[in-house]
This record gives sequence, C-alpha cells and structure tokens, in this order.
Amino acid sequence: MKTAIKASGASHRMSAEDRREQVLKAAMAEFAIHGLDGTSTEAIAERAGISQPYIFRLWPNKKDLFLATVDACFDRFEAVLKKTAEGRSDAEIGAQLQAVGHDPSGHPHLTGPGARLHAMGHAYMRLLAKPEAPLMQMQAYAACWDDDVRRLVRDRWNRLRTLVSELSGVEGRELSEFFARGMLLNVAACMHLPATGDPARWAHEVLGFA
Amino acid sequence: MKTAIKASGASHRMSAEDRREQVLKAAMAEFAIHGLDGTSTEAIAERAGISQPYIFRLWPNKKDLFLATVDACFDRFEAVLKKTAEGRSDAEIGAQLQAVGHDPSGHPHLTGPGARLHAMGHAYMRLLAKPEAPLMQMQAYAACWDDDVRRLVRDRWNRLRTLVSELSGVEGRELSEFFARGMLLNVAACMHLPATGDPARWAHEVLGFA
DNA sequence: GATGTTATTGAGTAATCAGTCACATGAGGA
DNA sequence: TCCTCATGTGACTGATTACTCAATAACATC
Repeated sequence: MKTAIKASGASHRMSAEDRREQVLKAAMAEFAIHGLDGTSTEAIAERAGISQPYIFRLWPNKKDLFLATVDACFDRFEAVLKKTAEGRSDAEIGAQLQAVGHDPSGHPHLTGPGARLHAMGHAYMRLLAKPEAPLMQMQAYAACWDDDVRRLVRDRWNRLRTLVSELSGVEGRELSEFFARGMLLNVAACMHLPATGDPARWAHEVLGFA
Repeated sequence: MKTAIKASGASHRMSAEDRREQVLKAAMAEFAIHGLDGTSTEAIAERAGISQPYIFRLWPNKKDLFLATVDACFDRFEAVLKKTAEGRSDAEIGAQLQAVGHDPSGHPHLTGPGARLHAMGHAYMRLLAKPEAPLMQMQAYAACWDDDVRRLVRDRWNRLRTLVSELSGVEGRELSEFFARGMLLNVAACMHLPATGDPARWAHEVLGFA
C-alpha cells in the first residue's frame, strides 16, 4: 500500500554519505520546529523519503542525529562567513553598507576591519531569511541542558568567535557587540519581527539603526 | 496505594488560584528543559505534586499551559525591572556599576538614563543566574513557529521594550543595543559560559568589557 | 445535616514514540 | 553465475503520550 517516494528524496539507492546529507537536511527542518525532544524520527524519515528504521542505521540514536544536525548548522554558517570574507572588497558590498547606514560615530566603517565585520553581519542577516535558521539555533541553545549538546555548542561557538575575529581583525568588546547584535537578530527572526525578509528593514526596526 | 504527597506541593486542597501558581512554577522548570513539545504533562504534575488529569482542569490543553507559563515569565521579568527602576538611586547600585566598568566612551553613565539602564542590565544578569530563566526564554523563542506563541511573545516583547524605554529614558539605537547584549547574555547563560554565577565575570568574558 | 460547589483523583484510551531484528534488494567483483 | 557487502524496509515492542470521564472527598451556606 502507498507507493511512498516521498518529499525531496530521489528514492532509491544512493551512497550512505549522500543519504546522510539528505537526512541531515530533513532533520534540521524538523528539529528547528519541534526541538530535540519534540521531534519524531518518523517525521524526519518521512521528510527525507526513507524508512524510519534506516535512520538508526545511519546514526546510533536520536540525540547523535541532533548533534550532527547542530554541527552541520555551524559548518554552513562558517562557510558563509568565509565566503563573505573572501569577496569582501566587492563594490556591491560597499553599496550595501551605505544602504544600511551603520556608522553613526567615528568608526572607519567603509574600509578596514569594521567593513569586513559589517559585511559578515549582512551575510548573517541573509542567512536568517531561511525561517528554520534562527529556530534551529534556538533549539540548539535550548537543548544545552544536555551535557553533550552544551559541549558541542560551546566548542562551535568559540570556534566561530575566533574565526570571525581572524577574518575581520576585530577583537574584544567590538567583537562581542557583533555577536550581541546577531543574537538579537535571531530572536527577531524567530518572532517574524520583520514581516518582510528585507535585511535593511531588520537593521532599521530591530537594531534601531537610522 | 502509594500515598503520594510529592515534591514541593503541600498536598491537599488549596485554592485553584494558588494551585495554578504552583503548577506554573513546575511547568516553567519542565518546559525550560524539554520545551513545548518535549515536556510531558505527567512530569509537570509530578513536580507540582498533583495528579496529571488535574492539569487539564486548570488549563484546557498543554499549549495553553505553555502560553500561561511564558506570560508569567514576562510578568516576573517586568516586575524585576520596575523594582530596579524604583530603587535606582541606591548607593549599592552605583558601586556595582563601577565594578562592572561599563563606560569606556564618553557616555554619562553614573547618572541619568544610562545609569538606570545599566542598573536594569545588572538586575537582568542576576535574573539569569537561575538556570531555567535563559532556557525558558529560548524555548519561548523556539516555539514561535506556532502562531499563538509567536503572537504572545511579540506582544510581551514590545511591552518590554516600551517599558524599559519609559523606565530608563533611553530610546532608539542605544535601547536596541541594551536588548542585544541581553540576548547575548541569554545564550551565554544557556551554554554555562561562566561556570560561576558571578555577573561581573559574565560581563567580562561574554560582553568583552574591560 | 442537607444541599450545592469546588478541588482532586483512578482508571482508562487511542495514538505515538525510539529503537530492534530479521529479512529483502541491488550493484560489483570473481 | 554466484558471492559479498552495503543499502534499505516491514513488522514489531514496550513505553509513553495528551486527554477524557465518572466518581469522590473536602469545603461553604443555610
């Protein structure tokens, strides 16, 4: 009964590695909404287009799948930051900078470390446009009551901080304020504070920029 | 069989209003850890020292209980802010201000709006010392995929913003940066970034203050 | 002490859960 | 052709889930 071939899954017989990636994507969508405890492996399997027992062939248990999902999340995040840092001298980015208008006090924002950091902030906002991105982050933080989750999140968070510091050349308090703004954008995105996905409006309404 | 009398509950026959408050407290502890979907009403009931079916006499369903819990959370938060604003001229607060050391650039921080805002920030840090406080917030934001939750959280968030603005006299960008720092402290608290509960160290390590 | 209200529970139900196990299916090498 | 090994599933289990319902014990009021 019911010939399956569900959802996004091109159905049959792919390499385990590809399958893992596919399942991770499905897992992220489900975990982002229902969290570690609230997500059923059945729902993940259905979304990935495979049977539920097969998940336990790819990962030993649900928590390990959650950990892998969080890990992949940070991976994707780091990749975006690196790519942004590489293309940081593009004219396009300079234009976007001025559109958002983030330099009220005497920082040298259109060049140097501040500019790089600002470009990264902008890239982060674009990343938050996917609705599961901020939710998944919240779920990761919320799941920090579990020791293993907390260890992973702390490690990746520290890696992220040093990565941003190295890529931008910014340190200390200014760096912390960057992450602080990011966290505020997170909760704003969860709340759908900007009905539109336009990052410029986010900056205006949420961060209170002029 | 099994004479019960569980946990914190002085067992028998209290007014429905008191009982609701007691259950809300238990619900916050459980929801903070396992989230809306992951928390069982059984666990809440056991913690509150009542039978599980009675929860559904006090609230029509689990989600409404979650909403009430989030609401109570914001209530408590607002109360703390108001109390802090009332006692803002205490000498003790002035001392704490300098201990944290939040005035690197020329803001007039030891008096006026900045001082009031800073006192509130400090009160917030003390509030985060209870481990369920930041987790519960994350769970509330994460549960924003649900329309009703999102509506509630958005409303209370806006109320909070205007309340802080009125109490402190701060507006716009500076106000947003206050909330941004708060959100960063939230995730730091979830991650147990400061192993100690000492707010001064939080400020130093997480916010990057000198 | 009868009457009505309010707090509270035991016993259930249908559904869903994570995880197991035996088995099927296909591709590639010999 | 047969063998091997990785990919994949159907059927199952024991536990847990939110939620219902009928019943009762404690209170108040006259």
